[in-house]
Amino acid sequence: MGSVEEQPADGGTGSIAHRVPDLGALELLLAVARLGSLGAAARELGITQPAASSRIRSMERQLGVALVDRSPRGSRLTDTGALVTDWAGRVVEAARAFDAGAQALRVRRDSRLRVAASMTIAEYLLPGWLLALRAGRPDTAVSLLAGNSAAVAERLLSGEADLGFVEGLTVPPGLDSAVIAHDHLIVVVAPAHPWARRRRPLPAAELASTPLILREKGSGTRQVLDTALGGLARPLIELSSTTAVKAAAVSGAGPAVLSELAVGEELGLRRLVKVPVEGVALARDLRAVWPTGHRPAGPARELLSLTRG
Amino acid sequence: MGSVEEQPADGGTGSIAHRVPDLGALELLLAVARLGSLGAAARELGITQPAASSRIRSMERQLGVALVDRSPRGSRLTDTGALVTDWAGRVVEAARAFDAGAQALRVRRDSRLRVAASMTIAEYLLPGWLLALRAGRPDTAVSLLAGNSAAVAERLLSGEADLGFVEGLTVPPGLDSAVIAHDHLIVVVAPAHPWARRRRPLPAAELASTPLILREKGSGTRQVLDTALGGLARPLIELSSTTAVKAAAVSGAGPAVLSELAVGEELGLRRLVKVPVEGVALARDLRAVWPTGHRPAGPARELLSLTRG
DNA sequence: TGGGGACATAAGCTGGGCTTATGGGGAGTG
DNA sequence: CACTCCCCATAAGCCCAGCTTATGTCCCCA
Repeated sequence: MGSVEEQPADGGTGSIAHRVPDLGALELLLAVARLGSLGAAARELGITQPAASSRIRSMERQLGVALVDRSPRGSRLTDTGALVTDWAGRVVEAARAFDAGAQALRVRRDSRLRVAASMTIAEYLLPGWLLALRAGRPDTAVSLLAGNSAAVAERLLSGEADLGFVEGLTVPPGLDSAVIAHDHLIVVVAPAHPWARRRRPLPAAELASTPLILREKGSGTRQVLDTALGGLARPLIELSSTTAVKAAAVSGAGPAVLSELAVGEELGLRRLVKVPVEGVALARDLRAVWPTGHRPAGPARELLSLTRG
Repeated sequence: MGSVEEQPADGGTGSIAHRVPDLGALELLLAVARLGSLGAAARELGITQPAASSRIRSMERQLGVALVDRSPRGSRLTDTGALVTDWAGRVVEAARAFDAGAQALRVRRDSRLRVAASMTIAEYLLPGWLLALRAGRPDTAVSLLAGNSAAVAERLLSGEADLGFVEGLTVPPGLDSAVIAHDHLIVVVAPAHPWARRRRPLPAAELASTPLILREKGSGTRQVLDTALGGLARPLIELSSTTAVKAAAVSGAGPAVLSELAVGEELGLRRLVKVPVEGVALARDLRAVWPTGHRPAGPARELLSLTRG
């Protein structure tokens, strides 16, 4: 009926939200897969059976694929349904990590465990730890404050935080620490960039003289880079999140310097290529820290033990 | 104003969709981070500036956190905004993989590249490859058919598919192949399960005599396990997607046997524990396959080269 | 043959998100 | 100093997706 839909072509970029079912629908699909029935899934999510039925059906319409085989004694996934469900699982998993992190940002007062962490750790490692902690101790309210090493130290020493994580080269005075992981900053470019075809390591001087896509001044990553290059890093553009830096690098805007934790997936899929560099030390330790003498106990100890994964 | 909000407590499980902004909002946040302005982000997503403004604001209300600093010359992320944006990036990334896969399931006709793949590969590796392919060749329409090895072979030999991927122990007759990766099935249990504390490898006989959480009969994983155990695997329960099996194992229902590709994240976070097993061969190759003599060319060759990542 | 479990359909409500229209606050320019 | 441009915010109104309640159909089993 009506007029022909104007399909905006949408070549690759462009809003994905219209083509992917929303999180509620994906969650519902997972529940159906697990419980084997639309009605049971609906009960679990606190909606009615017709709501679940209609939601699954509209998801099938949107994707253009049959997802479940309905029968008078339950519903089972089709083959493609099983596939879609597994893909959905990864979206929902990422959303759970998001939720765990966001909840920690919100709950300021009366938290049982107050964590202060530097950016790289808060971005890439903490959400997973929070999920694991929640699995073991569902009632532990955690609050999270992200900042640079100095801010983390200050919170710990003033008693406003119970456990900290820093990624610098040095441990702030007054704190004990334990190394929990190692990190390297790496130079990455889009596959089309000339540096992607270099066979020889890039000299530090050339890195220092080339404009780079960077986080803004004050970020831990930026500080390590500036120190390593002798305060010389030249910004091509300064962006306000690691994700934005990655997006710019992938789009070919120029070389970027990022934690290898940040670009694992991009490297695996060849969306970014690592450029070897010589003559500059870009390694750093990731450490848990706490006020000297106050060994972590209770929930803090619990969290610390998760970081040995 | 109004009454006190009834907070449903919602301890850990329970629908996440109400606490996490929807994909459109997350995408908008990423655009704001990248472009530095609400209006520019709105234009990129094809909505109006007031819509973007209101959406970001309601996201801030939902999360209880300020995300962007607005000024008369643009908007920049706050510190916590940068953190949230990075977390959002991973959700959106998973959604893009979902979309790439779903699109391949849908476009049946006139696809330039028709792929047939077995489940494990379609679940865990293909979406990434499709994203990479789309980045390089945005106009290559790909169709995907998932099935067992026999079905993959049949499609290839009948000319209904250009390139296949199988995960069995043997290569179907009439096909050439190249090993692209190795996979191992592993036994996993929740950390609380007695097997999690075993020091000695589990004898194959004990594995065979213990009821397990399994994919249903006919799945490639199940076949490999049945063969390895001599047709003896006893199901505790049979579920219709890998995700459902993982969820059951994590919840402590019993031991599960899964590809290590499927449980990398769960192992890292200690949500599942690997149980060593002795006396049974659970390794298998992942292979690209094509009709004997018809070396992949064009888009198929392109895709094949991505699999060497 | 009656009951129960599971899914489908229909009708009506509500709210979130979009649009258009309008206003205010810096910054650069003659 | 006014003019203009580029931000962002607010207000009013529309529309559709998704929910609920009520009811129908199918199949299995006692």
